[in-house]
Amino acid sequence: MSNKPKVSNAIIRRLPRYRRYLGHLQTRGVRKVSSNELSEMIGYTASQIRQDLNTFGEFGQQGYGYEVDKLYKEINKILGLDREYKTVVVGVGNLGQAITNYTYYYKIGFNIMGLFDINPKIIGNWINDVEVMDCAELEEYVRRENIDIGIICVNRENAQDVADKLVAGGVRGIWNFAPIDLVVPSDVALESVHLSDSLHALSFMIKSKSEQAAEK
Amino acid sequence: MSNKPKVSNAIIRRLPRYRRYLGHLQTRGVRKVSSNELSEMIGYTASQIRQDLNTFGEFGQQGYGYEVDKLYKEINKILGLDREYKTVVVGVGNLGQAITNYTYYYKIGFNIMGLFDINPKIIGNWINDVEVMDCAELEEYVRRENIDIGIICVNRENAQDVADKLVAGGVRGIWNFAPIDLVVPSDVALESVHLSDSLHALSFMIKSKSEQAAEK
DNA sequence: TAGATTGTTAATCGATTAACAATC
DNA sequence: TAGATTGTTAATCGATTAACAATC
Repeated sequence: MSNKPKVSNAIIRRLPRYRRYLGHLQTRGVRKVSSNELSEMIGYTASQIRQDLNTFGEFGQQGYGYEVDKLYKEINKILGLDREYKTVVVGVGNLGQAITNYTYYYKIGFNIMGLFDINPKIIGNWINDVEVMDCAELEEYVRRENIDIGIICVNRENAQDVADKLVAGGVRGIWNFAPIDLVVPSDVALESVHLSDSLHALSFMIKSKSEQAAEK
Repeated sequence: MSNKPKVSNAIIRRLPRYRRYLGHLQTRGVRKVSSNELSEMIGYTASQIRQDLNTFGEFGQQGYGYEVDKLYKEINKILGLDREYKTVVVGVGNLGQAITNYTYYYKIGFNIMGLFDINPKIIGNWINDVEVMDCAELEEYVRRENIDIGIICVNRENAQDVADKLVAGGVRGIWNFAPIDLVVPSDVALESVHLSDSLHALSFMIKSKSEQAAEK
């Protein structure tokens, strides 16, 4: 147990995809799947899939393949989806509300316990059975309720301050939607969704493709 | 011009970040910056920054560094942000509305021309001066109005169908928020934001960090 | 001119792919 | 048993980092 395998970021990004496709197989009632079949569906090489899975254990059976149900469960465990997380959403503007609804309806296992905002007009409102509270109470609430994850949907200017409060309150992970690179202690997990960056990457790809077309 | 440099995905993902930090420098009125200073801010090595930039041209000056204004403009040009894009949003639920508002207020250069939904209760509504139209009219509208980008905020089941219509209508890029890997022709750019995958990656990182802590 | 910093080549590192022995 | 497919080692490929000559 002392020797941690140090999982590369590339693998971490592929794991949820494996889970997604295994979920589809399960829904379709498929019992077994080989790395080759997975490869055709997902688009990674069979070699890579086997390599990735073996980072975490031996889940297959030689000459047979992988049991879909078993592998799905294993990947859930690897991803830490075999438990529940208490979350709060900070910043209940458009994006915050969308993320709240999204998480509320689709993300079983991630329970939104509290919503927070600084706008007095919003404080006191209820969204999906959860009350919007004052940001001033954030740190205290996170500590008292043992919140695991803070979801940041405030603007750039306030994001680091919110992150600091969440960390002080004891969260173990932050899901950040503000367009800024937050600084958090090394024992707190940070995942940022930079929508601007994503849109700009799309813009780059459009430009590249039209240049390619022009060359022909 | 016939020899395209084939920009790696890793570089594409770093470009918007360069842009972001150069924007900050510009706002602060900073005139020049060296690869070393950029390195300290952004976190990439100075070597990598110079390597990246030189994929696209020679933007610096030996012994001096980079002109902030000039570099910012160059990166905008590289990213294709020196023009305007006509976009439509398909699926005006929570997420669709959030993306619409987000793009409307913050993303100058990406103009939302039309909104589309299949829900009769929503069709006919107006959001930020844009009318919600029937999905049945999507393809025809995209063709007639010369739409560049389609933003997909519908559910998984309908996403590929919407993508097909957008492609048939002639879009050059798709920004996809549905949790599915869409199939589009190779001359259409595709950028997907998989929120679930992102949240699951966060979950993995939280688990990893707590295991690391337990080992000590 | 001397110092600084780029542009670029070469070295290193890590991730992906290929190959194959183990084995169900 | 024979065929299939994993687990795993070795080879390849690509991306990052280091080093330094060019030059402002």
